[in-house]
Order: sequence, then C-alpha cells, then structure tokens
Amino acid sequence: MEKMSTEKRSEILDAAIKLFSEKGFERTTVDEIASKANVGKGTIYLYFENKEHIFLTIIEEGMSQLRRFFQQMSKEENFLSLLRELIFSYLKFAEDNREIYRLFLKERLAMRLFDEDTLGRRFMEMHHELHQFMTEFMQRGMDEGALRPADPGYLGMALNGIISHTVFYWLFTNEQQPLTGLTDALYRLFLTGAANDFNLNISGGVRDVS
Amino acid sequence: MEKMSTEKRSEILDAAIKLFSEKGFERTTVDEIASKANVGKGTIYLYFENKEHIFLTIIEEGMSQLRRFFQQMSKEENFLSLLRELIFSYLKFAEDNREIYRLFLKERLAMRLFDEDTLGRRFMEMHHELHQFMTEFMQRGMDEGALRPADPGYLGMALNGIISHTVFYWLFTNEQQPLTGLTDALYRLFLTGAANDFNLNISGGVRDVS
Amino acid sequence: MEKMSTEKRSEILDAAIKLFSEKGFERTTVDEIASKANVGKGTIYLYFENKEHIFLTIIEEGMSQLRRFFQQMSKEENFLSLLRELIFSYLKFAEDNREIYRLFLKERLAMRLFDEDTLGRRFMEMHHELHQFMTEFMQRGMDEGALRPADPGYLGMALNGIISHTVFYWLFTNEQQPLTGLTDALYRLFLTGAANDFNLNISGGVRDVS
Amino acid sequence: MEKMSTEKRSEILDAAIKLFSEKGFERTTVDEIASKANVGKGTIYLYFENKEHIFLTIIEEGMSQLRRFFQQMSKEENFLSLLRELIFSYLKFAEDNREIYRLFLKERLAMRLFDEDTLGRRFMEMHHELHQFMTEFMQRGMDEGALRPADPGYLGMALNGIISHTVFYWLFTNEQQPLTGLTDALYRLFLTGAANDFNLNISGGVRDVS
DNA sequence: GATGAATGAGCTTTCATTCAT
DNA sequence: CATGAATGAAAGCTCATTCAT
Repeated sequence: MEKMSTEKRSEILDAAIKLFSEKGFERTTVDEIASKANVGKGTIYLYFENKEHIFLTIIEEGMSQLRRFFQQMSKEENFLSLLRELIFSYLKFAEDNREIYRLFLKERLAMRLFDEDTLGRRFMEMHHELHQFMTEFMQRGMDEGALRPADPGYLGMALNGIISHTVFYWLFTNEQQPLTGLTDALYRLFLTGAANDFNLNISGGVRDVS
Repeated sequence: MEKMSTEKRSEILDAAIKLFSEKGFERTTVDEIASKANVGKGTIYLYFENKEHIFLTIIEEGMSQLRRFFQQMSKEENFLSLLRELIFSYLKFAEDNREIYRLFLKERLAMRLFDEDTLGRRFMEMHHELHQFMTEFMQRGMDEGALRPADPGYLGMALNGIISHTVFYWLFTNEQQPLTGLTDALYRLFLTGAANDFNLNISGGVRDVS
Repeated sequence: MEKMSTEKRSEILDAAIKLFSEKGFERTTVDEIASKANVGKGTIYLYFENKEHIFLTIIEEGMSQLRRFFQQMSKEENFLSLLRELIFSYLKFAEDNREIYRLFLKERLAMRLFDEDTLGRRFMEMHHELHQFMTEFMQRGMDEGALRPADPGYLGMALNGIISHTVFYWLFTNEQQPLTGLTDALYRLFLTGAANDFNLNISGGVRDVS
Repeated sequence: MEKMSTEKRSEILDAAIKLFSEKGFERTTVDEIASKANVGKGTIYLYFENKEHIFLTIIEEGMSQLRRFFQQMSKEENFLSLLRELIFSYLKFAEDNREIYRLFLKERLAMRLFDEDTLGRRFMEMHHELHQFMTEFMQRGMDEGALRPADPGYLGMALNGIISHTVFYWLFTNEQQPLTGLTDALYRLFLTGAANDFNLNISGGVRDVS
C-alpha cells in the first residue's frame, strides 16, 4: 500500500512541473504541490531541501535529458545531417516534455541577477551550456564550409530563436500535429531562408555579420 | 506643481522597470521600488492603484511606443524594404528601451493561465497584437511573391525568434556595438538562410511547411 | 468668496457627524471628512488637533446641548412634572440631533479601557455625568415619595434604557411621526408599567430592589 | 489530535472575545489576539478565514446560546411566568457570558450601513431576530390580556432597554452580587412601573401609545 | 490661512519551513 | 518514513499626520 519512496519523489516532481509551468515558480505554493502529488506537505521536505531545489531538480533532470538527446547524435556524420538531427531532437524533446519545456521558456529570464543563490547560478550555467553547445556547433558548420562565415554566437542564438519560438507557437496554439513534423521546414528555413528563389539576387547586396 | 507629480511618477516607473527586469515582477517588492525611486512607500499608491498596475503601465507604455515605431514604417514601399525597416525598428526599440525590452522577454510567459485577472489579460492581448501584426506582414510577403508559401503564423514566429534571441544575446553579453548594426545580417539570414551558396542545391529536397 | 473660519469649522463637524454616525469612528477616514466638507485635508488640522479631537468636539458640543436642555427644566416644579419634561427633552434632543444621538449610541461602549487617552476619558466622564444626573433625579423622586424606594442607580439606568431603546427603534425604523409624541407613553410606562390593571395584584408578591 | 485543535480554536476565541469587548473590533489587532491566545499569528488563519470571521463566529455562537436559553422556556405556562423566566434567562446569559454580552452591547450599532458585507448583515439579522422574538412575545402578552394594548415593537424595545441597561450598569460597576438577583425587581418594574402606589391615579390621564 | 502631495508606521494576510507525533 | 498543525518573517496596502507651497 505504501508507495516506494522513488514513486513519491517523482509524483512530487510531476506535480511541481505541471504547477510551475502553469503558474510559474513564485505563484505555486508548496501546499499545492503536496496536494496535487497526494502527499503530505512535510513529505516534500524529506525528498527536497526546499522549494527552490524542486525547481532545480526539474531543470537539471530536464537538462540532462536534453543533453542525452544531443549526445545521441552520431559524431561521424557531416554537419548538415547533424543539424537536421539537432533540430529534430530539440523538437522531439519539447514534444515529449511539453511541461518541462514550457517551464524552461517561462523561467528562462526570471532568474537573472540571482547569481548569488544556487538556484539562479545553476540555471544560468545550464543556459550557458546550451548556448555553448550551439555556438560550437555553428563554428563547426563554418569550419566545414557548410555555413557562411558569421558570428557563431549570434547564429546559434538565431537557430535557437527559430526553434524555440516555433515551439512557443505550437505550445500555445495547442496544435495536434506532431511538432517533429516541422523539422524539415525549420531546417530549410535556417539554411536557405524564407525568400522565394527569384529574390535571392535582390538581396545580393546584403553584407554578412562582421 | 503638476511637473513634480509627473517627475515622481516617472521616477517610480524607472525604478520599477529596472527592478522588474532584473528580478521579475513577483520577486520585486513595493518597498524596493519605493527605495530605488527615493520615494515613500505610500507615494507609490498615489500614482498607481497597486503593484500590478505599475507593471501594466510599463507594458502599455512600452507597447504603444513599439506600435508607434511600426506605424512609422511607410505604407507604400515594397515588402522587402519594409521588412528591413521592421527589423531595424525592432532592434532600435530594444536598443533604446533595453530595460523595458528585457521586461517583455522575462514576463512573456509568466502570465499565462492568469487570463482571469486584468494584468494577465492585457499582457496576453499585447502579445497577440504583436503576433497578429507579424502574421499579417508575412502573409503580405507571400501575397507579393517575396516569400515562399508557408504558414504565416510560424514564419512570423520564426522572424520574431531570430530577432528576439539576437536581442537576448546582445542584452546579456552587454555588447557595446549598436544593436541596429545587426539589421542587415538578420535581414539576410531570414531571407537567404545561413548556408553557404554551394549548399543550396543540397537542401533542395526540403519540403515547405504545409 | 472665502468662507469664514467658523463656517469651515462647522462644515467639518457636520461632515464628521454624518460620517461617524454612519460608519463609526474607526471606519471613517480624514479624507472622507475633508471631501464631504468640501475642504482640503490639511485644513482640518488647522481647526482640530487630530481625528480624535473632532470626535471629542462633537461629543462635547452635543453633551453641552443636552445639558442645556436639562437645565432649562424649571427647578420649582414637582418631580412628576419634571420627569415628563425630562423625557420630553431627551426625545426632543434625539429628534433634533438624530445624527449626534446615533453617534452617542454607537460609540458609547467602544471607548472603554481607553482610560489612558484623553478621548476615552472625556467620553466616559460624559456618560458618568449623564448617569449621575439621572441617579440624583431618581433619588429626588424617592425623597419626594413619588417613586418607590429602590436603588436609584438602577432606576436611572432603567429609565435611560427605556428612552434610549425607544429612540433606537425610532431611528432605525425611520418613523416619520415625531419622536416627542411618545413622551406620555414612556412617562406612563415608566411610572405604572406595562401590565393591565387587573394584573397588579398578581404581581403583588414582587419585592423591591434591595 | 482533534482535541488540541479544538483547544487552540477556543483559546483564540476566548482571547478575541476579551479583546473585542474591551477595545472593540477595529482597535483589536490580530497580533494582540495571537499573543493573548499564546498562539502564532499564522495559527489564527488555520482556524478562521480572517479577522471578521472570528468576530462572526463569536456572535453566532453567543447568539445560538442565547437562543437556546429562550427555547428552554417552557411553552405551556402563562405569559407572566414566561416573562419572569425571560428576564431571568436574559440576566443569566449576561451573567454567564459577561464578555460576549459586553461585545454585543458594544458592537450593536457599529455595524450599521455595512449591510453589504457578510459580517454586518449577519449581525443585523441577529439583532432583528432578537427584536422579532421580543415583539411577538409582547403581542402574546397583549392577546392574553396581561399587557395593556400598545405598540408591541416599542414595548419589546422598552423591556430590552430596561434589561440591557441594567446589565450595562452591572457590568461597569462590576457588582459582585448575582445579576439574576435583579430578576424580580425588573419584572415588577416592567409590569407595574416605578411609581409609588398613591401616584397611580395622578398618572391616570396618560394616554397609551397609539 | 488653505492646500494636497508626501510619508511611514502599522495593519491584515500569506506561505515556506519546522517538528512533535 | 510520513504527516499536517504551528509558526513568524515578509508582503501589499491604508491612512493619520506633516509641511512646502
């Protein structure tokens, strides 16, 4: 009858993910989490140091899951294949972890300047890690000659922006179609842009990011 | 006499913008705003109904400023010129209103599911308005043949994503170079993508968003 | 154009009487008084030390008016005539000063244990004075043989109770008939009771207050 | 377990009764209640929705106690016996519930015009209920021929006034003698009045309340 | 004298955290 | 292990009072 402790832990996490992603970290009370997880309020403090650590745990576990996704991308392939896989993995992650991803989006910026406390610092580190990964990936694309020379930081951000805003739109229009179905569209958009072919010469005069 | 009250009002707003954009709405206390604005706590309630209305005022004033930016774009020009102008205006706004823009980014998602209260509703309306504008703009681009056929909602989001993440990167790396200097780079990226020209035929098989 | 200071003073008092009697002392704000009196908030502090003193002034002025009413009762007459006059004066006062009387009723007990501050002490003194007057009057009635021997304090209270509750009923049923029209009824009730005559012998066994 | 919570609840109520009856509802702070009840401030909000509900609870519980007192009066007896019992019950209640009764007296009028909120409305309903009871009782006395014809509303008020002012006097002179010892005196006073017998013909000319 | 903008002490209420059971 | 009653620090907000104009 008694649930195993691991079960309780993940019930707490599930409840917290839902509530945090719906109402935000601040507006969610520990009482609500306990009640949604069908657990006593005190029990939460057996599994987590405090409310912030519940949040941190969610983020860390989500992050390592995302990391695993990325690491599964085989190393030998050429850049363009990897890029498509990256986009696919990203979308797949968001599709499989709607709530966690929504949580990522929502709290992404809310933590800045809390560099003193552990929570804010870890959260920032994670974002930095993601950005680092993107930047290096873009650099590799340029090195391989697949991408035009440009600031890889901005380019990584731009890809990140395209993908995450697409997910954002998908999340809040609650599209039923699978998010991963957009992989190729985003892949093509990032590589070749939105313009019709005959426009390409028109924009010929545009300079690269210096 | 009248002057003084306007002064206090904007001092309060300035302090609130800074604090909200740094720490978020929830984590900022009225005491902090008062203290940063060099104003008594009670004074704040002379100028604003409550804490939420300070936030609302900031957002609304910022929004109408952004709206004015967009409206200044001349109506007669062709789509591509307007697109460049749109990107420029967006970047200019973010450059001129760093704090407000940061606030926009930070609280964008934190308000969802608070559709009941005025604050959340107004905030959502504004985002919707912005998105609506983007979508219609993309539709026009397609109608004029400047853009490849695609879901204009996703396309608007993608442009929005490219720009806002670029601003994000700029904001938190605190680049000294003017943000508007990135106009052409983003313009080109959105239209022609990141790929080197010789890759274009490689990605030929990619299908459009259906 | 400028009102004479005495006028302002009484406008403030009038506004305060209305508000205090409607909402009670605590629930009435100085802002409300100022606004109802068409006077600046600061002006109130030119005429009164603080909010409590407005209240005190109202009570004191009402009290001295009541005192004057009582003093007008001619001294030579016999007790029973004076009693009728007392009841009449009391009712007349309440009729002419509805609001002030309501204020009396409302705040009568709210002040106890505030013996330290001036306001509570003065208020209590006034009640004591009224009670003292009643007690002495009852004593005189007994001395003259008009009243049965009894504790004059209780008897004074009883008369006070009969009258004030009658006024209470009248105030809140908003009777249009003049309150003073009840003089004789109360006079008779106090002297001969509510019983039908044939009941008198039934209650013969009742002992007096010892 | 259950016992403890009931204990805390009544400790809070006891503290609140004392403080409200001494200082009034408005002037009593939640901190004071908590401190007098030897309870944390937050604990109060475990047992009561807010400060108003503490008050409301006290009044309702007191009222239902008073109601029970009245209901214990046997129904078969004649009016005069019941009248004596009513007076006795009233005095007994006040004697046994000094503080609650004092609270009744103090806040009786302070709530008027707050008919909108629950607190004021409930309080007014209770007073109305008591008055209704008195009025019907007086009517019955007249129907049975025990009382002289008169407006039963005023008559009920008068009896109420006699009793409550007597309790008032007793409360604030802190008499040690039992309040119920005054039953017969009040009974006689209400029925036969305060006059010496030989005065009765003098007051013969007095008209009844029409 | 007259004003009302400015103030901050003090209020009610919330909620993360503790700890006895 | 599990609980939820108990707590008090901290929040948003009110309003009597002051004072520069």
